[in-house]
Amino acid sequence: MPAPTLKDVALRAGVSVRTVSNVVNDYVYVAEDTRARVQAAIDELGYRPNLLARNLKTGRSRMLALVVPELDVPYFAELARLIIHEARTAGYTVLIDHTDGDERRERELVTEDARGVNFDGMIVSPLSLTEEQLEARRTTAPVVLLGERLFAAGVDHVAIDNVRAAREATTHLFDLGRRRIAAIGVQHDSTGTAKLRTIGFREAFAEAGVQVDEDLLIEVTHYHRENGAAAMERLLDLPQPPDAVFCFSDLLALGAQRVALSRNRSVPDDVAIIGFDDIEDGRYATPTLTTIAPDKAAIARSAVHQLITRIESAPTATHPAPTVQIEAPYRLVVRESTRGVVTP
Amino acid sequence: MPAPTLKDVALRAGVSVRTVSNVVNDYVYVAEDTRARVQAAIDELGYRPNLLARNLKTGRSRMLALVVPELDVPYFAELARLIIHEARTAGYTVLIDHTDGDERRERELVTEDARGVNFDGMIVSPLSLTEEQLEARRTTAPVVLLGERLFAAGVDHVAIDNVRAAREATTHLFDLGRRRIAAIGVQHDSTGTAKLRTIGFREAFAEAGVQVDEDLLIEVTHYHRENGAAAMERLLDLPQPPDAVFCFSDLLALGAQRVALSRNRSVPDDVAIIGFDDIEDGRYATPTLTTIAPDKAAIARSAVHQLITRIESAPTATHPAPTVQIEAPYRLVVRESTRGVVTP
DNA sequence: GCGGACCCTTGCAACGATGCACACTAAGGT
DNA sequence: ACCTTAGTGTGCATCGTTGCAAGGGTCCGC
Repeated sequence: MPAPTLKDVALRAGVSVRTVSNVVNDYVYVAEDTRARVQAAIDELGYRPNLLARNLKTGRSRMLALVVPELDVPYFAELARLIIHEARTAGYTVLIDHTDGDERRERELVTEDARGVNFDGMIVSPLSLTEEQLEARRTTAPVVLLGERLFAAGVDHVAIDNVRAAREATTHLFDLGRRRIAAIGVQHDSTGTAKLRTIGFREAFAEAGVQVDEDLLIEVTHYHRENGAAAMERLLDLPQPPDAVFCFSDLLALGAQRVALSRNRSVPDDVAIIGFDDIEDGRYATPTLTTIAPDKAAIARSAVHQLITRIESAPTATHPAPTVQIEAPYRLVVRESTRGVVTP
Repeated sequence: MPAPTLKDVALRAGVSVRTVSNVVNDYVYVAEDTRARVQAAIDELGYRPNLLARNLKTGRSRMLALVVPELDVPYFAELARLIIHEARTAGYTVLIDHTDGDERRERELVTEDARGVNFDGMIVSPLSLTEEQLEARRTTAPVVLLGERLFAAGVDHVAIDNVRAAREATTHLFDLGRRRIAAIGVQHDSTGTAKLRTIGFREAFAEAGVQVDEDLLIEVTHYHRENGAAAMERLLDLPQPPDAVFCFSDLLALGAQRVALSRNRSVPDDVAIIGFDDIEDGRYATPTLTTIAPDKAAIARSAVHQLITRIESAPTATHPAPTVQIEAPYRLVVRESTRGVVTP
């Protein structure tokens, strides 16, 4: 038995299809008793509007796409949760896709219409998109990018100040008296956060008047635990291992820490570790992980709101509003992996 | 400028709308040159089919809904990733919603049509659904449930054998020579996995001929790190603390382990810990976490395939096919938190 | 008593695509 | 010569909903 339609309800309530539609949409000019009669018919039949039809008519689907490299990376999972929450509050549904860290797939998802699914807008946390690729996209649904880019394409961004945050993280290590400070997470061909964090890292060295030892900059392909672990192996194998490591993600840090501990280095006594992202794992690791904590809720909120603003203003905007760069706050959260265990 | 439609393409190629549609859908009987001409027009205009319209006509959206309690719980994030992957392979898109552990919200999502969004089927990892609630649902899109239930409602399930897995986990602890074995994760009002795992836990005691000390069964509201931490605090405060703990999730285990370590108990020497889920965190924790590893890929694959089978057979099935219970494999993975560090 | 304002309800067309049935041509079979 | 079959293209109706504009009714003021 097919789902009841407006027509079925209309028949039962003895009114026109249009009137039922008016009731469903809370149109003002419907007499009280008509409304009641229609509502009764709706309830009896268990009518629910067919959104496919409604969307077709209105041209909007109230769906947002979220594209992340990997959903099971805690930072993205936490962010996805917050974004879904924000979107729901605003009456939107989120459709998630992940690129598996595959740049080709990322390009496809963004330039094609995500395999043809309809959505009104897109939030993208990019790996390696170039300016041109985004330009190509802008003809269709609006996009909000998470994370700063080095270029200033005509696309809205939401991000923390990565350079400043990275500088602060590194300075924190200098403040602890460390001098041989390594960085795990450098990516030379990156145009995104990796590059920005590397810049901040170097700035801190400049400020401290210390020369960067290029051997201590470890490049990685991914920001996973295993890459952090491998990087730390390399660092500990050096004739002069570092006394502190700034990892560009908490996962890298957790992998690095695991290796340090299993090679009987004390964290933070032998080597202090600071991460980036403030994922929950870090708060329960042993030792707990010092980190840069971006305000994820603020990022989610800004991204969703900015996107919805674009979506809902799009029809009227003959000249599109200027693109915006939204800066989200962050905090340095000091925990045991740099401070050590504080015994009361 | 609105997106081009079939009509625009038809006009440009000098054929009928219908013919363009035939080209788009790879209909066999289209002459080569017509096809080429139409294709050219499609390319020039950048035509993409409007899926809203297509879906309305065909009545299917090729979208699956995935409902999980919390997306940022690693187990669910890992599962979601695999499910998205499987669905994509089969040509479906996944729409994720989470209930925030709220039972009322879970009920709403499942019995209502997930806030009215269209999808062809639903995969649900339930917290506390009852049989009646699911019955109420079955009139609409098909559902596949993740995790066994104690009742055998007319809904397809995919799960591992939780009782057997829990028994095996507990037996592993007995095999290590432990006798005061605690369990973290009991939920008395649960009809789901918590109950099943408790049963398996008790079975292992029966097999070992050991009396269960009810004080060592710790009830929790959620399966999070913080609940595991709180539970371990309670256990360590007992006059006779346990020498092993079976945690019903890896997150509980990680929280518990954190507390044990920070209270200077050695894991596993003073207290062995085993978890459940095999999330990646456990593989990088210190010590690494022994756990029950459900075959998540198999779960995702079975769930998606079963759901799609239902969806695609639904129209022809006057008598629906009998509901199935799919059992996914699992493994006991022994790591440092029970075995200790193996020095080569 | 009539124009106008205000309520309430409705029919028709349209959103963009596909299902269906049919028209037409050309070739092949009897 | 006629019928069938395969190959190719088309028109119309339809999916379920909403935009639009107009139709009627009531009530008011003058």
